Amino acid sequence: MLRKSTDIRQEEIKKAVLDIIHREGLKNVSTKNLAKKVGISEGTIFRHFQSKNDIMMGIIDDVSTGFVEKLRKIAFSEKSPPERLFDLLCTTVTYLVENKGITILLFSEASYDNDKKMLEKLNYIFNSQKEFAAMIVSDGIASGVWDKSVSPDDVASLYMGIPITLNIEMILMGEKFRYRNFCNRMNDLLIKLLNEK
Amino acid sequence: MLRKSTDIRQEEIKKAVLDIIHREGLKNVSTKNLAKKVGISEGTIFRHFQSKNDIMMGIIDDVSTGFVEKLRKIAFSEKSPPERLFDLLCTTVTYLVENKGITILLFSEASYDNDKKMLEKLNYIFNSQKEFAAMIVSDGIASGVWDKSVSPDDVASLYMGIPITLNIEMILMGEKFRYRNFCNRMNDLLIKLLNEK
DNA sequence: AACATGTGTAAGTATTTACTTGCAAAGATA
DNA sequence: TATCTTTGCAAGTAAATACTTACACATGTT
Repeated sequence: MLRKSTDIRQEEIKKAVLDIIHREGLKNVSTKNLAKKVGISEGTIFRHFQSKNDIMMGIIDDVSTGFVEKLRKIAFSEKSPPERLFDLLCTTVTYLVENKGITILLFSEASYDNDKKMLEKLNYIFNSQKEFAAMIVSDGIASGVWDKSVSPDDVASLYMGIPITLNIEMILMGEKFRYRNFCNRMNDLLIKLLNEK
Repeated sequence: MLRKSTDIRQEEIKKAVLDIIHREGLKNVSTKNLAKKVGISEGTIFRHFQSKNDIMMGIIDDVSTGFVEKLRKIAFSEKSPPERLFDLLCTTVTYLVENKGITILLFSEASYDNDKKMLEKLNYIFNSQKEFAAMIVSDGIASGVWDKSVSPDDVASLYMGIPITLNIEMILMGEKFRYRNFCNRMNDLLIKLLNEK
């Protein structure tokens, strides 16, 4: 009987959730399957989490504190707007590719239930990214490097499509999807769009 | 005891699925809830469909034969590439706004289960749109109206982000999302990107 | 009228789900 | 050593799920 602290078990359980989502689909994230993957009994899960929903919330909170804060630092860094936009995009793409389960979770959880708390958290994650992009574009226009006739909000909408499309392609195509230079290629398009004619 | 033909009941049931998804979330699409919404008994559902999965498949097939074929006509029409691109985008946006349940279904179903048949159908719907966009861009470049230095495939990837972002925003923001001129604004960005410097 | 067929329901089924309970024992603290 | 807290498990629970069965009756055809 191997005993581990709640902190460690919580991490193991959250990791198992993402693993199951990525390999077997969200449908198979049951407490029974989860326990099997971690190598503990089903009851033990409820020793470390109050409910299954709490596990999901925990994962989403991890995204907020980890991923979103990382992007925030990039958005507010001292680099030039083009550099910041590139960093923002590539960091996002890398994160999504390396955390495939999370992307599906964020996606589906929003539409699976109509849970208000969950939607708020997801909204925060989504809108933070969008605001970061809009801010960088605004800065670029203000500093004179980019065309002032484009709307930062519209570009931010278009920008958000990039990571989301990546998500969908990863879900649909699985391993076949080619990530190589994906962020570079998309960044080139954005830059062309932002430059003056 | 009101009796209706299988054809009609199937439509009613499929419509109820989308309605439930939009209002209560995918989680609440149970055969029990479905029967209640349609106003029939649970058993009657299985008189008209072999399984719940068949209902979902039916809806997705409807999207393929209806929506995708409509887009195909636009993509292969005699209009100019800029007109075709605009039509493609706006038709898609309109469809998504008017069929909110479908967008969530397409999204989540892909990640909910790992059903191969389902993934193939979703892949078809996704890739058709992407190919239509890539083709129109190619035509535009070939005919000299657009910059030949951009990659049609990359633009198609970026293009696909537009309807998908719209999806997400509709899920997250609900009624608050402003669709007004959304396709025009996005189209303007694409055109700016495609024009020569 | 007789019959076949199509549409309906009520009341089941087995299975799965998230979660609980009672108790054992490991590890820390005294 | 004795005690307390934490972590574990086996065996439950009630509720929900997709789906079935047996039978009723409406409708169209002969």
